[in-house]
Amino acid sequence: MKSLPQLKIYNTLTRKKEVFTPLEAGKVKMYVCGITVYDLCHLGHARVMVAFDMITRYLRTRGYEVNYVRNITDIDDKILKRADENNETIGELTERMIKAMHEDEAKLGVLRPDSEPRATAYITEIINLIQTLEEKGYAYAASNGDVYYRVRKFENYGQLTNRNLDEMQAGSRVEVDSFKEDPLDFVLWKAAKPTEASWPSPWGDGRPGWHIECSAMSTCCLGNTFDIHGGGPDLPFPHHENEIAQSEAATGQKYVNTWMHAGAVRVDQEKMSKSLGNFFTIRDVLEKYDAEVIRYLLLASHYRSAINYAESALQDARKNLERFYTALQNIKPVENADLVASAGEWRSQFFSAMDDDFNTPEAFAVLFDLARSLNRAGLQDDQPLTEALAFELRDLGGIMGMLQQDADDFLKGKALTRQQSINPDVIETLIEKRLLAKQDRNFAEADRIREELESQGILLKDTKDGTSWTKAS
RNA sequence: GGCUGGAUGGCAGAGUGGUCAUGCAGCGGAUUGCAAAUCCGUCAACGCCGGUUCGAUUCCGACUCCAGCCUCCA
Repeated sequence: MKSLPQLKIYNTLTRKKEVFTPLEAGKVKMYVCGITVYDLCHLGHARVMVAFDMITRYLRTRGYEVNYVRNITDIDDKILKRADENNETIGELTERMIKAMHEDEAKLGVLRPDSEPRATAYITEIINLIQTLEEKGYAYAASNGDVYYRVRKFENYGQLTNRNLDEMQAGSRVEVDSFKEDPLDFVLWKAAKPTEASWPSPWGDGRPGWHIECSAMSTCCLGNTFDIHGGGPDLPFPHHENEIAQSEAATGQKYVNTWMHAGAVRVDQEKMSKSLGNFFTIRDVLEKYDAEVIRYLLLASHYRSAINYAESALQDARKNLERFYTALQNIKPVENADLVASAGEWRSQFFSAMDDDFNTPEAFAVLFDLARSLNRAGLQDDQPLTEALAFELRDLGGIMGMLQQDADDFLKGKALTRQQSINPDVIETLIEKRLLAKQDRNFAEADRIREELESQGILLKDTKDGTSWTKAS
């Protein structure tokens, strides 16, 4: 890519879109908060995974060398509890869930991050970080064995989410823990009960608090200061606020330049979340819809806006994708940039949409426009242009991790036919029978066969090249 | 109560100080033995009240409503 306009990214810290300038020209260091692996991933997790996958892909397309780090929290209270309930070790539980997460991601077309550090592999670094904080007076060991962060000592506390410490305290619903110096202090190291998994430390056996692991892993993997830190909508407070406090207190340097947060997935206007119990796992949805339909649904709205999950939204997403794949069906894509360039300006429009804080809905609008031109070229029997536009459509779609399937497979609903009893061979046989009927001008019989298949969800299309079929939506 | 976002046509969803978002759905036409797909055309919107402006859906202020965070949550 040669000199493009500037890439702008919305920064939660400044609440503005800003021109993105990495610390080191051409390189992007990005850390995203991953998940706590005690259960299957739901669509809220999928949103974050897909959003930052799209962002990484686009940054790379734009020529940046991206180092994408996303952690795995494999030790925490909920993991202990769940492992105990399941009567398995925490290692067994977390391995199982990590494997499931990787399978789900792969289906959604999410590329693996460059590294996925696990909290339990960074205990030494975490302890070192806490020691540094203790030496600088930002951490203290309490009489119960826990180590806490002294929030009031960090002057800029609250910068990310605009919090005022005194007002927070006034409205605080947090129970006052008598071991803390101040109710706002949060735990860095948690003393273990005798039977709990634990690691030795200068403060006794225990485990890391939630926030400290991200400070340790991000700075270990990317340096004291890095370009982008991302996560879900529920993380700015307290998690990211606490990360800033820990990291900047320890290093004395700015922690992160650009903070990015994905929007929520809602169900009936309420946030999808584990605590509300209104979540759908990625697996639930994959039972009924192709993974790319989910990916499209997630990318058809801007990554920062809330989206409402509903059956009808998935159906709409599938219809929209069908339009793309219908345009691509039975066409061999052939690269021909000159021919494409002489016909339209889709590529530059696509890039300017994406340059504007990754505006995928607008990018899709460009692709729909491209699809229309492709269909038009087909009507005019302009084969070279048709093939070139098909290539362009797939190529631009690929930047978002979309439109890479075989069109015929998608339209025949390969992911749906699992539940269908009808066999493709049977369909082909009926199509042949119908062809013979048509040749005899026995249209009544031809229509009967069409209707028979239609009642089983199969749609026939007669074209000049013969009859093909798709799965009705 | 504090702090963030948001309110766009039947639905979803971008965007803009003054002619087009886009997709689905609808309507009319082309095409088709029929149908589907496709193409052409078409309908239709900017929560409410003020202000700035020649002109505001877009900027500013008030209001109403919705959501998120303030407690583990992506």
